[in-house]
Amino acid sequence: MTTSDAVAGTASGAAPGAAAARLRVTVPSVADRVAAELRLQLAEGLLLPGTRLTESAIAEDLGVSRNTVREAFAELAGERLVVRLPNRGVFVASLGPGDIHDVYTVRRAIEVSAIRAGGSPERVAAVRAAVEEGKAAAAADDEEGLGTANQHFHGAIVALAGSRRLGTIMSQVLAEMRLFFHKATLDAHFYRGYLDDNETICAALEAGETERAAGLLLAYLDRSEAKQSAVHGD
Amino acid sequence: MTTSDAVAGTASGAAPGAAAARLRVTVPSVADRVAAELRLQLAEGLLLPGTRLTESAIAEDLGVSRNTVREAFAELAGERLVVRLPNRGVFVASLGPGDIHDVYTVRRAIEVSAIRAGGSPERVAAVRAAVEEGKAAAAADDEEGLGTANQHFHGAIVALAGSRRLGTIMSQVLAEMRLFFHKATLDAHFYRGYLDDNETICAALEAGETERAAGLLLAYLDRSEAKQSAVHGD
DNA sequence: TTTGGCCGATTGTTCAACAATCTGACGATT
DNA sequence: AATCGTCAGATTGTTGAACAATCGGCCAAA
Repeated sequence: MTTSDAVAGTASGAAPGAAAARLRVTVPSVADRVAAELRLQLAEGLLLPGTRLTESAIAEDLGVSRNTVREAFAELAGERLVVRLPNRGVFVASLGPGDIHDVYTVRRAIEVSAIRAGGSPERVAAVRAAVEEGKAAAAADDEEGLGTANQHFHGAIVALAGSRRLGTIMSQVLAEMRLFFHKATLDAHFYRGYLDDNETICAALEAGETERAAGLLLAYLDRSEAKQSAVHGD
Repeated sequence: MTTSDAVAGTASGAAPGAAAARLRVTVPSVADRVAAELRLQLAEGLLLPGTRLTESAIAEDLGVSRNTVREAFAELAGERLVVRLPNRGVFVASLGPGDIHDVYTVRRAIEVSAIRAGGSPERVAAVRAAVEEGKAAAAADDEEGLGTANQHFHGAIVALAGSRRLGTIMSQVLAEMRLFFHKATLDAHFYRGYLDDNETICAALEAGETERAAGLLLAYLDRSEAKQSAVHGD
């Protein structure tokens, strides 16, 4: 039997690919949960860039098999959160100066394109909600909340396009950025300056001036990149 | 030992993530080769959407372990080429009408943004080369070559931005589209109409009129999406 | 026709083992 | 003292087998 003649009867029936995405009553796999746990530790800064992740250590630590950990690694490697060095192990991804520009190039492409789409009123409302969330966090001097609010804002921007794929790409990019933002977050007022930008962009969006909003967002991203590049040695 | 205290000495040294991307003298893993083989069969249309891929069958077929096949599946699932249904198996991804629009939304975001970057003369030359490749294929009545030339064209467009991440995203999207293009490719003149578009866009690009090129490309993508939606039942 | 339960097949996960490879240290040579 | 091999230890890459969990279909019963 060759690989190619394992044709299933489902080929002509209901497409399994699309169906699975809608109804999800399934329990996430163990490998998925391991990946989720690592993602969490990555986001919280418990695992710093460059840190080596030993299969056996994590396997024992989480009480799962080494093979399962390995599968979780494959998942995370696909999201660029982790880098596999053959025969050497997996390491928490570390972004160089070039990567910063690269990440912002992706963000410019996705976010600007999404904001041009305009979006339905309820999606614009989600953007507004993220802006208010940021203001509230600022009032409470919650730096952590300020950071997540900012990410919610940009997530809402991308959601304007209503594209599932664009959304997951953005999620991955944001996860990548969280990886080395812990250095920058030490500066207590890092996100403060972005509050006004977000407000202005949101206002333009609500006024229906999508093209102006796009321009503002683009300028914002350029400034943000410059700031990040300055913080990181380069 | 907790997961988080496995701090390696490499954290302060040369970043392993960036270093590995540059020097690649390593031999691809067996799992990677399995994934590559499957990717190939997917691209050639040997494995049609909806087809079920049985672990044991492929393992025996390629002479590798089931666990290795499983790892390859994880890789392909990350690229959306394959869908995992828990406890049911993995299936070749099948795109519904909604997915077509979604894919084109991603393409619009990425390609238009990339073409706006303008790009260095040599990168523009690569676009020109793809256009000529298409013309040559058309002259030889090579439908297959016409299709790949078209993909080279759009790959070259994205390459204008010079972003590694944007490039891989585009590669994945193109791979996804190849998955269900075999239906469309049956129409012998499917790509023919795109030749002129590519030429026009390339000319605008060479003339330095990036904004006009962007507009042309956008219109092209809209038309292409409409065509694809029409071909597929909707 | 519908419901319910059983059976075979496939996946999910673990475990143990071995080969291949890397790292670091030790010692020999120049 | 510095460079170079060699070697042992550790970790990854891969395999094969095993078992539980789950799914799909078949058949019987209501």
